[in-house]
Amino acid sequence: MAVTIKEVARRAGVSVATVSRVFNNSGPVSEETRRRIHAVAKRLRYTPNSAARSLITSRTSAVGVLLPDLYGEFFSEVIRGIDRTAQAHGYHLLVSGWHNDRAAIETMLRSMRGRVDGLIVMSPHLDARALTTNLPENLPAVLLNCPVEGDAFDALNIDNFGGAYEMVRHLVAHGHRRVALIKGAEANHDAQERQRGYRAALRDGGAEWSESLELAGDFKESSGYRAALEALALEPRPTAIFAANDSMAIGALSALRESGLSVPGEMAVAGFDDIPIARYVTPSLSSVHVAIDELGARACDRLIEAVKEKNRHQRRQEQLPTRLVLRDSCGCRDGAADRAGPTPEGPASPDELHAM
Amino acid sequence: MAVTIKEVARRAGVSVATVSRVFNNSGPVSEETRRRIHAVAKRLRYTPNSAARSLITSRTSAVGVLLPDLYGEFFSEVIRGIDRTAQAHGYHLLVSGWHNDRAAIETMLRSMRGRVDGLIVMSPHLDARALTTNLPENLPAVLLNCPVEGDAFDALNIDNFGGAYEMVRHLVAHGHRRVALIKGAEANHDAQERQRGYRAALRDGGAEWSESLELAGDFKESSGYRAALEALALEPRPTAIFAANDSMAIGALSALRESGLSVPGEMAVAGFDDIPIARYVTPSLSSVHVAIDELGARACDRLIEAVKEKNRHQRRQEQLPTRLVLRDSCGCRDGAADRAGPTPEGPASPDELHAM
DNA sequence: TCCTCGGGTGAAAACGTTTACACCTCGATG
DNA sequence: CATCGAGGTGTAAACGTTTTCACCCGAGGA
Repeated sequence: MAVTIKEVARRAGVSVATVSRVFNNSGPVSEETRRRIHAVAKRLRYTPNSAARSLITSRTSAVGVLLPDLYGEFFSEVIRGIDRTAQAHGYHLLVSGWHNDRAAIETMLRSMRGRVDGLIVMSPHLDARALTTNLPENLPAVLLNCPVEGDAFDALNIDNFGGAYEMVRHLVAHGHRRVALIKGAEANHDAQERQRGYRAALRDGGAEWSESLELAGDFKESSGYRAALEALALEPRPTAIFAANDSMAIGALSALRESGLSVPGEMAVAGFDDIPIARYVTPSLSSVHVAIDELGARACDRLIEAVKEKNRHQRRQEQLPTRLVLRDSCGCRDGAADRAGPTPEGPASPDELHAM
Repeated sequence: MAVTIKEVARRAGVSVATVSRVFNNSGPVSEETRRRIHAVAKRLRYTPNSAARSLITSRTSAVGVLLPDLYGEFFSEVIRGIDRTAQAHGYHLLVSGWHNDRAAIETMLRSMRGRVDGLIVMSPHLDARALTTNLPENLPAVLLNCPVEGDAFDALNIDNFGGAYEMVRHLVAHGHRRVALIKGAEANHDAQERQRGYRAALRDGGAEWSESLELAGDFKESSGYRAALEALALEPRPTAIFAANDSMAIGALSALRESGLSVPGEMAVAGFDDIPIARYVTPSLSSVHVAIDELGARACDRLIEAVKEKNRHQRRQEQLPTRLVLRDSCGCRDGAADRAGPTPEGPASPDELHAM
């Protein structure tokens, strides 16, 4: 058995109430007793039992994070951002991914009841309705990259539309009249918004559009590879490819290289997300930069605010802006700046070292 | 206030003990009452309060995961593996990264006391001593990629030595007499083991070794870029570069390309980890494959066993084998198989879709 | 002198469970 | 018929906190 507050109280010659007051510094305690209690607690290696604590206070100092999957750099960045601010506020992180269907999400949601003070949820499967019916009554929640209806929830989204629009406008402005799109996963909200931005940019730029220019994809490298081959078979052949994310763009680059096409000479390529590797592929990949960890950090900030303010908290939806990062693959720049090298731009790397 | 067990008991016309028995199916309950209780519980949306539960049972159904950082694909893969098996056993995941120094780790360790049933720890800073003095008495723990002394702890390690040895032996066998090493981060255990493997392979293969062939690196792309430039300046110039991880190898490829060197023609390159992107860079990267998610999964299995068996559990240390993956960058194969394409090999991708 | 006030403290209730123990009722066994 | 065992159930203690309330004591104001 671990040492309890009673034990500390006994040894310090005070009541448990006083010890409790010291540890939460609530209520007045004389400087003398405070010191004595601290000394005893340290000697005994006392740590308050968090279960007992959260039983009585009904707070857990933990936030739950529900993700559709834990695959790839995107998610590790999100979690990183969340963890950073959670830790700064003294909160723990209860992470869960890998729920393939709605039922699994609902189970998970319920099993988190009582374990967390709030929830950050990112899921393409999840609409607001599934949340309202499964959330323990008014548990604060922040939606990440979810299609959101009305203002029933706090929500944070990447400006998918704006980013895609900007990139495609850029391509069109540099003379590309036929720009193919490699679409993201079917039911995915981000994918849909990026497609919307693509179409709007073509229209506003006066470029050609046709159904056949929009190629199927699922956000993975292999689908980008396949789609690029399809693009090459189109008649007339497009002069640029905009992929809905970088992984697919990299798959596409790989296919183009094998087909002997020069990039950007015969085919311009651009992606979305600006993953770290983007600047190290050949040719370096133009992309739409998204501060993913920032997304996580803000979501967490928002959640903690909601937890602390509870009733006063005003729900709102917000969009995270994106930024165009032009490198070699779109052929629109001289290639002087932003070369891979000793001082890469992008989110600063942590000092901590790791093996990959 | 949420609905409690008392409420359920009252409405079902039984005592709380019976309800408890139903929910834990411990003890005998007639089929009739069982059904009635389930019905009432469902109608009331009752979920047991986990704080109260773990207060009395002193179990939490959660495992803690302490990582040096949450950066990059390596960690997302580890967590993925852990999460998969944790979920299969009904455990939650309390994740924490971003502790830069030993003091932070210790704080974090202590603050997890009472919140988790066991700990998975991966940290270059952490030696066994720091654990023993800060862990709540005999909380089960599994060490991941940590230097481990004696058999005081369960530990899981990648076969860094073996993987590096195999790759470098391969290079040497194909005629490379001068093979440069881009080292990993200074104090990192994986880095040291890979270096050891490199040296042993050179020695056993009868190839040349000198201090100057070992170039500084820190596992990040940018350091690989820098180190490759240094390698080019060596006299005589090496004909192959072995990087301690793929990120640095990719940085090196980028530097070589800019310097106008052909890979693998004038310089062979190989990495370690086999991250997904490795097969999509130009030229595709030969690497040492590590089933990272498997590493996480096994660690979690091991931990849960330790939690459940408690006293009977036998501590042991284990090494996860690696596998050579030869692609274009080392120039040792004809290039027919393992081309980037519609059916990439490597760990199967999940069905779940994501935006990056 | 009496009252008030506030800093410092303790006793005890409450939080929502699990579980040891006791009880009852049957049917079977002696 | 007495005894036993077992299935089914309830009572109440325990888990380790926080927090309300009350108490004590000394200083200051009337």
